[in-house]
Amino acid sequence: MPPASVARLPVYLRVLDDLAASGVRGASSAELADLAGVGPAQLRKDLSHLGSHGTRGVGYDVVRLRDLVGAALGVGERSALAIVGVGNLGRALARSAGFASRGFVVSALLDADPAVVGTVVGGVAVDDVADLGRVVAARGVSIAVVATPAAAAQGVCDAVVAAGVREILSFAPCALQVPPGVVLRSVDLASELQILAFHARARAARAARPATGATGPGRGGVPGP
Amino acid sequence: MPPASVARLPVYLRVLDDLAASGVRGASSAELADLAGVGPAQLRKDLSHLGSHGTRGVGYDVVRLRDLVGAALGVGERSALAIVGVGNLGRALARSAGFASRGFVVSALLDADPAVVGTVVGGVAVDDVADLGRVVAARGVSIAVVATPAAAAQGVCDAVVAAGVREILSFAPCALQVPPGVVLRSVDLASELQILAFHARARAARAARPATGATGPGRGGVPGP
DNA sequence: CTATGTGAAGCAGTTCACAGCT
DNA sequence: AGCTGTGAACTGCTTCACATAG
Repeated sequence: MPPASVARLPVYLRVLDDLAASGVRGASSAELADLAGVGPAQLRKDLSHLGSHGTRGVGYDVVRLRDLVGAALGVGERSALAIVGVGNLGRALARSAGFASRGFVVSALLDADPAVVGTVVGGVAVDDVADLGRVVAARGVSIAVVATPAAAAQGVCDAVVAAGVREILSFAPCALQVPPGVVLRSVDLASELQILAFHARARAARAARPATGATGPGRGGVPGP
Repeated sequence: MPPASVARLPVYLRVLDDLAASGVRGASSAELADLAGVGPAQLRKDLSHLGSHGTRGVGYDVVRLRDLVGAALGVGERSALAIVGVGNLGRALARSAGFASRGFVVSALLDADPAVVGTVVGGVAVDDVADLGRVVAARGVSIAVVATPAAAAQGVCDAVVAAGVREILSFAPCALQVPPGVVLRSVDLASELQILAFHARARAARAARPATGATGPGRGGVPGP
């Protein structure tokens, strides 16, 4: 399955969950695509990677499709998370309600600061990052969230990989190296803002020099990543 | 400039900043690309969109290039941010140190909860979201960060657009509609975890049925978005 | 000789358009 | 008739390979 399609499955799942909760039984690709913010053809192709589960001439069974997409994403298998780095962001993630509702359980919090180790955040005690291997093994952690400063991120990353974790989500503002077979996703909040700032600057430049080719302002918003 | 190239500029900027801080004067595309986690040809092509600023046979002047990329991203023009939604995530963002160091100033915090309005977070007082238009105009906000629950996000989004904001970063777990000309970027933390869960599931399935074609595990980590 | 800048080739993802099923 | 599932066309990003400049 193409990575781009995988990245859209969570969006479809949310749309399907909402519809199912509203009691809607069936929906066409056009309706679903509209709610998901993509094109109907793209939604159909994405779903086709999971097999043929629509009914021609009718559409999709919302509940059936939700269960299918949910199964592909491992919903219902309650993944154990370890959050490494209990700073502002780590704390917010630990307390975030959105995770539990999607099948993720914050099972471990780790930090290097002795002042933080031993405190309880969101009902979970903070352990010393030195015990990372033991904690990860004991609690069956399958996904690690790296929320440390950049300087510590690569070391933490190596440690969680050594502990057997194969999926990592990093918020550290730096490029991380992982061995083959480990899946790493990075989210950098400052970079997101800088990308927006680039567009703000481009718009300002455009406004200062109003006419170059077309007269009107460039059309179309920029869609998500 | 292609959106994919724009999205990498912040990475290059960080690498260049680090090198400049370390006193490094010059660097080749290969060295920079290595630090940035991309290929050398890609880095050269990305930079070429900003003009020819390297020296053939030598490489790039680190400080000069940093200033160039920084200028493209509007560093030094201190963008004013408004964070709408002062929950766990909004609070963490408001207190985050990484923004100020990159030229972003949290100039406004807004929330709908009367218990939160009037409190001070990270040195900034929380205003009522009903005053959004006034606050945005008075403080020259250029970028809005939406950190509200999904149900409130579209309304907030419409309000900030009506207030004249043209760049929005959303953390709400839903698709948002913006008019043409407004740049929207969305980051959904739960989706990121579900994408990782998908890979964890795929790996588990692979392990259960060890041989299909090649024997070894699939190579290569999955790079960032 | 070294390393950039860039057309050309290659590849992945998206969109189109229609065959096929209900 | 209506809508899915999918090969085919298309678009845009990445990688290659080399002419070019120092």
